Amino acid sequence: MKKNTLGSLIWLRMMRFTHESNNLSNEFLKQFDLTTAQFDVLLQISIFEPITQSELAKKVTVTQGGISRMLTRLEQEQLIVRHQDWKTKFISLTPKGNEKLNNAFEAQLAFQSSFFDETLTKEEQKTLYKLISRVQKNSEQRSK
Amino acid sequence: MKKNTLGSLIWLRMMRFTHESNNLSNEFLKQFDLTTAQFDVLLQISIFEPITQSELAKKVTVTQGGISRMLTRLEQEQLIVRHQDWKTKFISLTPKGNEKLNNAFEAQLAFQSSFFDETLTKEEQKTLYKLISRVQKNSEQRSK
DNA sequence: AATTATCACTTTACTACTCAAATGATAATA
DNA sequence: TATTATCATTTGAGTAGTAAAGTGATAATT
Repeated sequence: MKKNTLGSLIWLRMMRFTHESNNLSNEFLKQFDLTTAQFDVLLQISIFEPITQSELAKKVTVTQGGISRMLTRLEQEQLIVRHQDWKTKFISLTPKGNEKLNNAFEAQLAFQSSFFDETLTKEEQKTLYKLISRVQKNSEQRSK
Repeated sequence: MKKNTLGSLIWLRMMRFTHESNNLSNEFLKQFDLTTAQFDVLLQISIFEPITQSELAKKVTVTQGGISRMLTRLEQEQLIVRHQDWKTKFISLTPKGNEKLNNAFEAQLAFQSSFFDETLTKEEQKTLYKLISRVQKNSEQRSK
């Protein structure tokens, strides 16, 4: 019989949770005709616009190639614009993109929160946030 | 300016962490010629063998179609066997699969643990495990 | 002025997943 | 015995990601 470490048990739970909740979120966002990844991208753009593609790619942990395709799709649906300045493309939301994000925003945040609100007290959520933040910052460093 | 909820901040950190650490893990496991998903599948088989495909699919949160393809690849590399009994296929590790898993097991668990060992005390890890377990069990219920 | 370098972005080839329709082995029914 | 039903698994079509090679606009060098 193999012996687990505490860390490996945490890792497994987190992987399962993010996988499951990501699937549920994709299902939930269908009413807005968005995927979880698209929502994430639109939100980051709304916070940091105008933002370059490579900066955006880093924020949403996707490769350059990946963000290029995603933005092509979002541009086709007229949710964003790319304004080229020298060799850099600056991304902004269109009014249509802004409206779509605003429509989905509250519902999606309530949806995300529900996973924690249903199981943890406010104090426990604060603790969880502190711990996971430390862990995530470390893995972000290691990714470079 | 949009207002975040505590839950949405936790959600984002978790998504980022699992994405980043999954990428790092795939890189790490190249030395064993495995992906993170394959390691997970082999480990579940070793614990529950003989196990049917549909049970295995549930354990690793992948669809029936997905597990079918994964197992086809693992079978081609002779790491697993599928023994058909009536309409069900029971999956087991081959000696080769067992050996590959044993080779990778300790290293991979140490790798997974390192994300937490580098940032959290043992006590903090226990707390994190308790909290995330409650959250994950809830999302597992909701997935059904 | 022509060539070369730089660098953000795009594209190609590949992998791996999803959903849903098809397959195939057996059981139940007519 | 032929037909139909059942149900785990497979397959086809589509989507989304990766790594790495290609593109194109500008800057630097000769």
